Amino acid sequence: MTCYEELKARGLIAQVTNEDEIREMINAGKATFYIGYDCTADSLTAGHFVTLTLMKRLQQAGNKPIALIGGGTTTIGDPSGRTDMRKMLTREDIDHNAECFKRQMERFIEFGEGKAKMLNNADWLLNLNYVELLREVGACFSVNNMLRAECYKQRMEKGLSFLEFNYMIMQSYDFYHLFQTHGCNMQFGGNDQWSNMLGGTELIRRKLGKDAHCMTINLLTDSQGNKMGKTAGNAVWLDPNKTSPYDFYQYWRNIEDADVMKCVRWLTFLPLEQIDEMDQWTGSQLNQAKEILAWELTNMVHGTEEADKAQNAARALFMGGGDMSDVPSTTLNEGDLTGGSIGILDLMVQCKLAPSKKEARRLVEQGGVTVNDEKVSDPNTAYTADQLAGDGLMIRKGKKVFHKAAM
RNA sequence: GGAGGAGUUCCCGAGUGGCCAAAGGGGGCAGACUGUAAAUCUGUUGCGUUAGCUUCGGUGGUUCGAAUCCACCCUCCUCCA
Repeated sequence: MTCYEELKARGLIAQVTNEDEIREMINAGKATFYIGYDCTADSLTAGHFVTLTLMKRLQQAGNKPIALIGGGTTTIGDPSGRTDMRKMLTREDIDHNAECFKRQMERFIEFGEGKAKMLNNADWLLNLNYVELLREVGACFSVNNMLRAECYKQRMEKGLSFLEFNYMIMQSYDFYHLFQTHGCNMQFGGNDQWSNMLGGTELIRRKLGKDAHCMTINLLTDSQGNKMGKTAGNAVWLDPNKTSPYDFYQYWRNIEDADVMKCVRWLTFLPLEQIDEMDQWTGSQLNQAKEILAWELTNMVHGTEEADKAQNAARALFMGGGDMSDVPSTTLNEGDLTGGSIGILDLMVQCKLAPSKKEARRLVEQGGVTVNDEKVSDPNTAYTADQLAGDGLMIRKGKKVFHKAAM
């Protein structure tokens, strides 16, 4: 199966500028493509995952990826999919974030001579001269057309600053710049980027009279239509310090039935035949599919060792027995104890199982806390240093949040 | 530049002097049921063991008492230029 057919079979492709040409180009490994990443945080998230896998798939087919870090565009902020203006980040924040992205991507895609490149648009955008830019590319954009773009339409109600309005121009300029300097003939991105991306092809056509292409991929949404990769409004990060490999694994392990196979198809590199077979699974059998999904993704992001650990911990906790050594844990020290012991409420806050003592109290009172398999109902329960020694205590919050506390 | 309007807790949104830590909904968390799923039902949802403390864009003020009244400031929206 060719690369393009595979992308299609996995259901990844949303829109393309010219299907025939794109198919031919990427199947022949002749595309030099870029995907842009806004660096608004210091880690990539599960939401970026689809584009990372896409880059990998295309690279495997011989195409040359350019991962573009939006050091320059991030100073502006993309209004797409936003109803409010993004917080303005400082130059230092952005540089730091770009650095973090780079490290994470390097685990994923092969960079180097003749392989993938990583560029930062700060390198050309920040030195632009306003008047020159206006003369050079400003004439190529029709404000009338821009305002018709979906991403701006939504903002007409709430207000759109001139700063954000220019985002499309910057992104288009990126494509134009990369086309000329790196022979980049294609851009990929999330479907919400479609209008921004078309701006680039339009600019290249007008300025250079040449064709460039873009293709968007579907956004990863769950069966309710919500963007995936978030828990309680918090992103699922790829940085192990922000989202532990165990939590990352659990995120995918706990996915809804309706979404498992879609995720397997989109995100893993399992052969399509195997996926088609898994598609037949129903009911509780889907739990197996969830395990596979969780392991595969954790493996890709954090490596086999961490994936195995997470899986072992999960199995030990939820299926009984097994090795508890990989369960998430917190190590306390003398200073955490008061008078030789620590109360359950403080303990839970220490282990980050509750954001405040009040919340911890509530959990205990509602019967949501279990320590060493015994339900804790008294918020005054305290544990001594002896009890914390050795294997320590196994605290369970709710049904599926486990945490070990030891000294 | 002018005239109006708005800013409330995670989000939406009610609240126009004390009964307000603030209705209602969403979301979250927990309990029951299950398959570490969904749906459903129940409880809970600022911090603190209690006393109490901090919160309604910001800063001051009026008052025994302010989310609510006054002054100034900031931000956003709508209409006019």
